[in-house]
Amino acid sequence: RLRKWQRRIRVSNATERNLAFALSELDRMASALGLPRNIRETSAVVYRKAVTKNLIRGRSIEGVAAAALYAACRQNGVPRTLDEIAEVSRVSRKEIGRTYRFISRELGLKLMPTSPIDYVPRFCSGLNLKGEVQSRAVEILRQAAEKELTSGRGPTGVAAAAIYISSILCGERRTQREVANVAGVTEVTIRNRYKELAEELDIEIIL
Amino acid sequence: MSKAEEAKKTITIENVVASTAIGQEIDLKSVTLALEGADYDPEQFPGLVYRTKDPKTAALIFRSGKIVCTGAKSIEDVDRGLKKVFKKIASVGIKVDPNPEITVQNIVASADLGSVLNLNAIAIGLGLENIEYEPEQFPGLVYRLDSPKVVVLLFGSGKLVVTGGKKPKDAEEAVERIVKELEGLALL
DNA sequence: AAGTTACTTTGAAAAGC
DNA sequence: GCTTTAAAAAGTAACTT
Repeated sequence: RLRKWQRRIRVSNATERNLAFALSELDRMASALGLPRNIRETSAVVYRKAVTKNLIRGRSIEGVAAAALYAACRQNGVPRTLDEIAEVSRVSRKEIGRTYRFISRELGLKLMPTSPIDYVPRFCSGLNLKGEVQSRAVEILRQAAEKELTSGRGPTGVAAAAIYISSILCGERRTQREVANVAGVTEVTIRNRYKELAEELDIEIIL
Repeated sequence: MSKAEEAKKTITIENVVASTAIGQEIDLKSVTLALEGADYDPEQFPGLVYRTKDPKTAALIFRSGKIVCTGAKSIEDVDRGLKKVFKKIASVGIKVDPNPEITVQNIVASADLGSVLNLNAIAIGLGLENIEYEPEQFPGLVYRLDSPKVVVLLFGSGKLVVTGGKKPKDAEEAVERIVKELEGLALL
């Protein structure tokens, strides 16, 4: 009987220790990414739910924590790419993506794929572009969505292309290289996407 | 002609995976030395890889005598390819079951729905809890069907991949169901 | 800038770690 | 879970020319 109690206490301790570790891990990653408190809280909620549903079994605490943070960013409309999460995590991008898909399904998060529009504010500020450039980029992306120019394309690449075009239209031109670096895509991708957008949306670009 | 039938006509079997057994243990070391073009690295993988050129297939031969055949474009090619593998093994002095049972384990097929798709709308239409669509990670939308029990990958181009089926008819039924569901949602 | 190669996803079997 | 095989879809990436 005494052993039973000791075992329970031991399990409880282990559970709490793991939770404490996970929460500190979430905080560490969130700090490294400069994420606000509400996202840390959201990620903690997602992580606790995962624990409650025993989704940690067979998975690393860090993997689930990284996936929870990735999910939290998306839930709050301020997505980080898997690459960005992976940079501050000890887990690979591949495992974070896999774990995210798993907990997303198990917890019924039902998140729509990330919209390119959600990346505009962050990418624009990274390029020191003003609000006018942002709203113009958003408008381009709205039209792009209507004309089916986003199906299957990476959200960051489409957002980068829209910002590239917008920066030129607003007379605050940024090079493809600058936009590519901020968005984390290659110049080739920006080129492919912006040509497609310009063509289909009848936007004249004078370089 | 209905869109479902049009789409069915575009179905192409791209790969067939099948398993069988010769009913005899095999010394992979000696078979490797006797067969030209045989790849065997037990440290990396327990199976010996043997490729046939016509039909183009790859056979994984195991110590237990079990064999996996992949790469065939049809069930007939699986049989033809395995016949050649059996002859090769027999030519090395190993007894081969004259009537090995061959089981198709998976069929991968591609098809074309004929028009572009709005994957975002399809994701909502089919229900976010029933699909997986993460364009950041992969351009295709993943849709799992219960009957036939297959997985369908839908692309923005209207092309699709059906995998997980055990017979050609599984792919046909899957395409028919997809077309009808999308038509029902007015997304095709 | 064009070309090539390669990696992402899905499914299944084999024997063994 | 991983390892190996094959093949398609379309996007993205990393090299070479």
